[in-house]
Amino acid sequence: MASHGARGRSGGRPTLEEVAARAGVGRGTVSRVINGSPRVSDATRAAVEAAVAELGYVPNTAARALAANRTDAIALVVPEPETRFFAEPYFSDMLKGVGAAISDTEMQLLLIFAGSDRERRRLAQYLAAHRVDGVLLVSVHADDPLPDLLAQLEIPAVISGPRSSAETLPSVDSDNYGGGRQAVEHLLSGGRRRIAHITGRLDVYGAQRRIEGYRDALSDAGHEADEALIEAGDFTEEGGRRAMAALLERRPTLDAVFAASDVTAAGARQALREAGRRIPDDVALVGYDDSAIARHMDPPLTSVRQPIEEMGHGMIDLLLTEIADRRPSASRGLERRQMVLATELVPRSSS
Amino acid sequence: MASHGARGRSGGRPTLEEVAARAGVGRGTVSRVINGSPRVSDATRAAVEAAVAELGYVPNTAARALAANRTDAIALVVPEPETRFFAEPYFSDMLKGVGAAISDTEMQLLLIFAGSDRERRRLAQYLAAHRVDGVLLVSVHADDPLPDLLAQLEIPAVISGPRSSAETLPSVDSDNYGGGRQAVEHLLSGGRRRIAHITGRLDVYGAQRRIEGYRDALSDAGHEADEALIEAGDFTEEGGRRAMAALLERRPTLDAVFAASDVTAAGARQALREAGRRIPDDVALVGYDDSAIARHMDPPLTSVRQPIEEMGHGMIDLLLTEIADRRPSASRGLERRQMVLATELVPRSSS
DNA sequence: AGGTACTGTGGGAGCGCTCCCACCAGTGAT
DNA sequence: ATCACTGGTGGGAGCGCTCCCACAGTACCT
Repeated sequence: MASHGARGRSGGRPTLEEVAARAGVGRGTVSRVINGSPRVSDATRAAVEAAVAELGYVPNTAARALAANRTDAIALVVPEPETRFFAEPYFSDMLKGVGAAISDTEMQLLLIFAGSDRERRRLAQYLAAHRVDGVLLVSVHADDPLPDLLAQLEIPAVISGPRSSAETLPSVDSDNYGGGRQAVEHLLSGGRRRIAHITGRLDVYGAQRRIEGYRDALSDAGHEADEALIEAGDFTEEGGRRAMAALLERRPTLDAVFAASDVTAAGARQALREAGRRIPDDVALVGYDDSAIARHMDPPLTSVRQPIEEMGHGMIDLLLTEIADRRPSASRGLERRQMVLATELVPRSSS
Repeated sequence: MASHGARGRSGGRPTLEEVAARAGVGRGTVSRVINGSPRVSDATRAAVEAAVAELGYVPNTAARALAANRTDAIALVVPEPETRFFAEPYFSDMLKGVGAAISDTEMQLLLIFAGSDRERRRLAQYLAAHRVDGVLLVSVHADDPLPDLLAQLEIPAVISGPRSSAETLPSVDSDNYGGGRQAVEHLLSGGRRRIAHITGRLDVYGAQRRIEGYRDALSDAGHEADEALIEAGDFTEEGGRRAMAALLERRPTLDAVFAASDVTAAGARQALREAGRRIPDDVALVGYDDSAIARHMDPPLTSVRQPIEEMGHGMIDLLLTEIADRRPSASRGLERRQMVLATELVPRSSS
């Protein structure tokens, strides 16, 4: 039975204790070195680091998690089926930003889909077990119970796209109001005067803000508001087509359209074609998101770009702050828990 | 200082011990119930389950991991940059299969990209810390050091697409040999006689197997081998174009082409067009993968489908077996550690 | 009556860390 | 010399589990 001695050198990973013995110091000191505490003399630190290298010591995460009551992991929760996640570049861009930001830290990122009821139950269980130190929430609907659950479990969370102007969670958003303004100002500067707007889903806060930007840009330029130039859409292609048709019926003389998303613009384009209007000659078209669709549309679509990757980065920053603030010590700073990033207009030939 | 009592009912999660007290049993018994041991009487089990429900007990994963030396997590390692992951449906299909299989278990799935050197170093650290019970490896190149690292750390792993016929790791693969045969047999049954093959990268085992399938199908049908009808490609579009051009030069009378991937077929199609050959009238074309490209090509491309989702499922099955086998107890069964799934020919108008 | 063999159960030991208190110099003020 | 401090250090206690040994109880042989 040779398998007896297996605990010795080979299989068993070295522990803090072994490193301490090797370096001729106490357990506490090794722990301090590992965790970068400044209260260690340079000589001791060097000795410990040498022992760590010789032994190939790697801290046991489970033991650390148990003793310190933290996991060093955060979850990116996507309340959508995986299919949508892969279909929409929004998510992959976001993941890219989040990934880049988190790779500067010791934290680990978990990707969790919560599209189906089953997955949501699993997630609830998962959160109840406190298996992450914090949560990143993307694409949350206004009536989602998830934020409440997180609050109740006292798990730090950051949301992308606040649910309302009274959002309680720390949030990162792009400047939807400014984006709306940019689109309209661009069209105005191109000589357009009868500018219509196809909105996004009205229960989405960002969509509301884009409408406000649209309105203010027009009135600031001295144009009287014409509510008949606004038609509700729902971010879908079909919704865009329908809204455009309605607008053409109601205000046949319109000379420009600002659509609340690129997909919506694609639908609008179709309706404009069917009505025999040329883009951009008869009607200029501006979308929102600067997605792949915008680049591949015929003609290529002018669009408002949101800095999604940077938003992902910002979410991590906010969340890490939030986590640090909740730990014992911490001045409990009530600073800026909202982050709003500027949008950018990307002009193409549709306007 | 009211924050004193915070340890009491509210903030602090209940522990095994508290559940035991509540149910009037010992700690060990509660543990047995939680872990589904059969050696508990029905009455006791019911009492414990009631206590668990009343207290809202959720096991502490860190403590369990520490005591039992397992994490209940497995990693899906993608040795590619995230960009490719999102671009290729192969990965999302795989993830879907893996996700479906794992949701039947208590295991957690981690998605880890290891495209850059930096990410690979992180991964090595991560594995050294034994933060997962097992690893799923997809799309591994022949000279990748990762499998060796895993072996050295004694971490169970399963690979998709063996690196050679002597693959040591448990593996899941589709029947590349059979797929090659299917393609050729389909073309033969369509009356084609001069069938060319554009291969994949020759250092990829699956590509070799497809060539063998191609050869055997031809010789079984009594056709003499013509090595000049085989041209090396590299799975890319440009490679396909180039190979097709070479084939047309060498064997202008060919009447069919079997390409080792849909992308390759797309390149071949281009070269055929340029040479004025009509598809399928002059030359029939068959691809491999049944990807979105195949469906959207003009004309739609006949292709060999690999059951990628099922492969993901199979990988989980193999890995869980592997993990179970390494635990104390376990009969250390040396059974089937390879899994080969059948391919399916999807006929479309290109042949 | 005394074995023998189970089933079900309680609880000690220990997993590898972090936290924190005690303690030991050394330093400068008194 | 005495009394603070302060930077540096060792090690006990304890995080919440699992594992396993010990033992009570019952049942079924000899």
